[in-house]
Amino acid sequence: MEYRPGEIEPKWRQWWKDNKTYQVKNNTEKPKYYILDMFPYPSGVGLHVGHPLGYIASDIVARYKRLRGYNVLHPMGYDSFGLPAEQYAIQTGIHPAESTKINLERYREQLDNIGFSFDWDREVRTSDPQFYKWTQWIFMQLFNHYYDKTSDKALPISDLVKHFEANGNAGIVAVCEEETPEFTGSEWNAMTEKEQLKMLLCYRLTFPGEAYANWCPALGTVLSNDEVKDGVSERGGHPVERKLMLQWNMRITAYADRLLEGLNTIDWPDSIKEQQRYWIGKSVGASVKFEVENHSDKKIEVFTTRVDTIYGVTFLVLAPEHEWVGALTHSAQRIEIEGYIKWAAARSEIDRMSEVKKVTGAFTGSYAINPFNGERIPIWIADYVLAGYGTGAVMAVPSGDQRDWSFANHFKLPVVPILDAQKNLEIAADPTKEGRYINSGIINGMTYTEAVPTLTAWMESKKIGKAKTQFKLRDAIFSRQRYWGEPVPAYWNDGLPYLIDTKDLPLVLPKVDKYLPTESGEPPLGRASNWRYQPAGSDAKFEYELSTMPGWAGSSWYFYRYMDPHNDNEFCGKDALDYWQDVDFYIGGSEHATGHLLYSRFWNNFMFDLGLVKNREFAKKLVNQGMIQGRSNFVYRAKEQFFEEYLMLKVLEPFFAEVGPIVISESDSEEGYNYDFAFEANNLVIEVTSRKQIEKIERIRQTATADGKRLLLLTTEELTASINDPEKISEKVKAALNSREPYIETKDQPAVEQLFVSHSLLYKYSPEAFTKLHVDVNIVENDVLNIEKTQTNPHFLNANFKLDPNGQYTCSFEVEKMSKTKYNVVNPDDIIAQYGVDCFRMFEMFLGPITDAKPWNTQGISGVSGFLRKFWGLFFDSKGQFNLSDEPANKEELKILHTCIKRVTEDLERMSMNTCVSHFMIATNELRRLNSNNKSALEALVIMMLPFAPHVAEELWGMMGQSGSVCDASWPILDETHLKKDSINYPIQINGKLRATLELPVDTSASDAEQAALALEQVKKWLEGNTPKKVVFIPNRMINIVV
RNA sequence: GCCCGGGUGGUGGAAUGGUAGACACGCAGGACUUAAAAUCCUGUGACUGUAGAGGUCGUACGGGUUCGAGCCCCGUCCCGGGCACCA
Repeated sequence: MEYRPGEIEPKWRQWWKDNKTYQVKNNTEKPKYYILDMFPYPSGVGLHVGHPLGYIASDIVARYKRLRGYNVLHPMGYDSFGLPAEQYAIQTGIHPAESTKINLERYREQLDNIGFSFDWDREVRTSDPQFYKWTQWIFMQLFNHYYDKTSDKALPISDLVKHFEANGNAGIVAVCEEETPEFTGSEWNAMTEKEQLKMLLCYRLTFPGEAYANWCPALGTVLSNDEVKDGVSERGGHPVERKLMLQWNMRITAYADRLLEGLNTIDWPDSIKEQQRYWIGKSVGASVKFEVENHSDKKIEVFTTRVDTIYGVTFLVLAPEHEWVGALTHSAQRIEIEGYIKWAAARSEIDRMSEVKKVTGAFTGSYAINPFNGERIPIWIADYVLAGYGTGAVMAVPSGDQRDWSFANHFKLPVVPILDAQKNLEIAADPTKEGRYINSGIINGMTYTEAVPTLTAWMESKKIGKAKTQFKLRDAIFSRQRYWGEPVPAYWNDGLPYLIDTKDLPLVLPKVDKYLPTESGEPPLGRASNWRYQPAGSDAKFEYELSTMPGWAGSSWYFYRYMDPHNDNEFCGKDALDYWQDVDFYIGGSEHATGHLLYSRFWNNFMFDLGLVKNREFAKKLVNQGMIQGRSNFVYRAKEQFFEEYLMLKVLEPFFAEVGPIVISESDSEEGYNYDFAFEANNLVIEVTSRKQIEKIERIRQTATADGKRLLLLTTEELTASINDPEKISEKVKAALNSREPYIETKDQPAVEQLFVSHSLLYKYSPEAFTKLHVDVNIVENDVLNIEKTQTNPHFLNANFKLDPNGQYTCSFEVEKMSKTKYNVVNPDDIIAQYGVDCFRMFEMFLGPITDAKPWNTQGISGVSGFLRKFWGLFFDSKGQFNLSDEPANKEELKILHTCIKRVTEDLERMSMNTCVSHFMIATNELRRLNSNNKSALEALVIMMLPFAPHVAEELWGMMGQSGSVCDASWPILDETHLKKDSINYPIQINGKLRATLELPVDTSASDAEQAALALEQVKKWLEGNTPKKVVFIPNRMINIVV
């Protein structure tokens, strides 16, 4: 019987569904194992081959652990709130819940096709009110708690109030706003209720506050740092600016130390831990206060990690945004300072990044006094000092810090050496801590380790400074001016926020007429009618908070919901939590290093403080699966033959007829000559990444328009605007078509050398041009373009043509991230249809180590496909009849089997799936060679194959007469005795180089082995009659003779 | 610039400090076939060679430790990912 995956695979999926094979119970005597995938955001494009990589790996581990006797929790769900659905809603008016549901069903269908062992009864969706009810509930807990530094945990606000009533805020060490004033118990009691509530906001773990935010005017929302890339929004590429706004914040900084320490307790990749450590950015140092001449009310506080350099301070630098800049500016300097501030504010993030080396700044005219030596030092402003870090002011030590040195050098400020070991200060700063201090008052002659405590003690006694630890980590902004997110369960009364009653959870997203900000600039929820809260026992209604929660809210705790997904009374029941505890193994992409993976740890720590969860860390072990990259194929051509025009026209041709206007946007990033293609609305958008392209485009345009066709060029800004307002674009198109004078931007630039056009795109839209192209292709070296294959599926082409000296067409490829706009996305459905799911699963694993990034390449899939057929063939005789021998397995069979058991087991434990596949191949090839059809051996192999190829395993299991699912079988037990060899083939090395091999019985003694080795002809030849200096003998391994 | 990974045949990749290149793809030759596909067998790091013997070289490059290094240490180059003036 032939192996027909197309028949057996759907059959078993249905069987699993009917028999609830993957249903997981919370109450069992078995040990638990919780293996979790990062849940996907269900985007409109569906799964590509990169998605399942991690899911397949986790599914293999889940199935393996189950065979090992664990009760395995392996759930899946959806991170279903998010910006793309909202953008789609803005464009189409379709409710995000609707489009999300459609996407989600597509995902589910694709996931089902891959044969995962998910318990779908436990599915969660963050946008489901029954889920976000608990996201809101956790938010309320954060609001109702503060962070107590003494016990180092979160405590109820009510405890804090009691303390305030008795003692004010003296004697309480809590994490709070920097400017929180001190007050006594009676002062507290004398405050109005409103004043008290306002004061409490300084302590709550989530609170509304003014903060600089990444405001994106085009999207009408605030973005998190990870959503901003190079000064533009990650999605859409819209400009982003820094803006002071009233936002909900999460006091994640309270947990900075614990988040840092916790990293030492978890088995996560070092790169992730490093990124988190850097992000938290703990630096230990001191803060020092500098008095300002003629401003007795102002003391400039600076933070430094090198307090030992205090005598080398020759000026202070404030951030241009520092609040005292205005007051400290002398009238003579006012024009210059104001000019500088204006200039600095106008600098975009990109400017700042690209001009790091440029020294800029301005002198305020004021002077500060160095508290250690009383010296008068000028106060400058410069934008290398960041307003958001530390105090927004630094003490500049040009001899020890390169930035300070450059600044001093540029503005001719003095450089004072402070250590005798400092060298070449006329060329650069020397940050050394070696040597002994000079010019340094009380620490003269001391070393670094002596100086620091001396200085700290001195300044603490004089109350001019103190030891301080500073974190880079900022409080996390939690508000989004968007529709498609969790509503914040709070309302406003007289400028103060109040929580709604727990009984009123979930606070369900209201309907709105449009998913855009209101006319007055309020978030979309401002459009909802009667979006007001009536507290119990109140006649009045109050306006709800209008912002929604960010994407990371739901994902910060979802792993607990899987444990008890249908619980209406708790986010997760106590019994379920007691049993499942935490995630044993978490698999997902490393791109979440400082986002999801940090916020989740923060929430988890908080929930741990409240006794809501069992462990400080939510995931014991984390593995990052590598990205599967796409392969984009390109066609090149030398410039002088005007190939580009030909190609472009061929590509564009169909569109002139079909879609009307063609939009070409221009962005002047770096070099590179890509035309990127994408569809926006109904237009073909060609993004030109170099100004040099404009001329080319213009020539094409002229050719095109001569034929009565139209082409329109737009700048990036216009394109951006068009996405938000489709009306605008059509106006522009109309105008351009009427005038027949499209907007063109040109520059005197040399013509491009070559041009890349996506290969597959060309095929897709102009098969004719594609065919033409390959007729005279000159094929070089081994990689041959298989035109047959290519024509059936342009994605699978394997072209690697070298540039031909005769100017022939040449092809090449680049490996890049899979993305829709690059036309290099490979959908798993096609492969599954051709080879079957089991083959797809095994092939993805066979591609290489799970953690490596690798380009998707179907070369080699035939090897896995062939292996599965061979494996299947082991169960059938030459007549095609299912035929197994019931004899006990012989020695050779046992050796093959147990070698396989040993290797696969070991490799599974270390997540080396690719080598597991090759072990199966070896076992299969060897059994075939023996013509073995031993039932007991094959039964064990079927069990081991289950995690990798579940359908074929179930089918063969059934054919072997077993009832029930092979999922409930037990992993074969390794018996090392079958691996024992009688003899060892020793490598004989001379001076570490292999010269011969020698077969010797196992456990041959050192002297016998030595004797036998020295007797070999090959060895004698190398010895040339000399006695060896030394013989190294490693039992059962090797012999090395040193001559 | 800083921090983390990595660099092995034509390709994807194997290799607790112990016979480098497992397994697979590709390629070449052969069997079967009217033919093709499929399948099976053999070969396949480079150079050299008396050619199924033997030898030399070989894991980015230069050093080192070791009886022995792809693996450990020092330096250099290149590629991938992350961060952005953090005082």
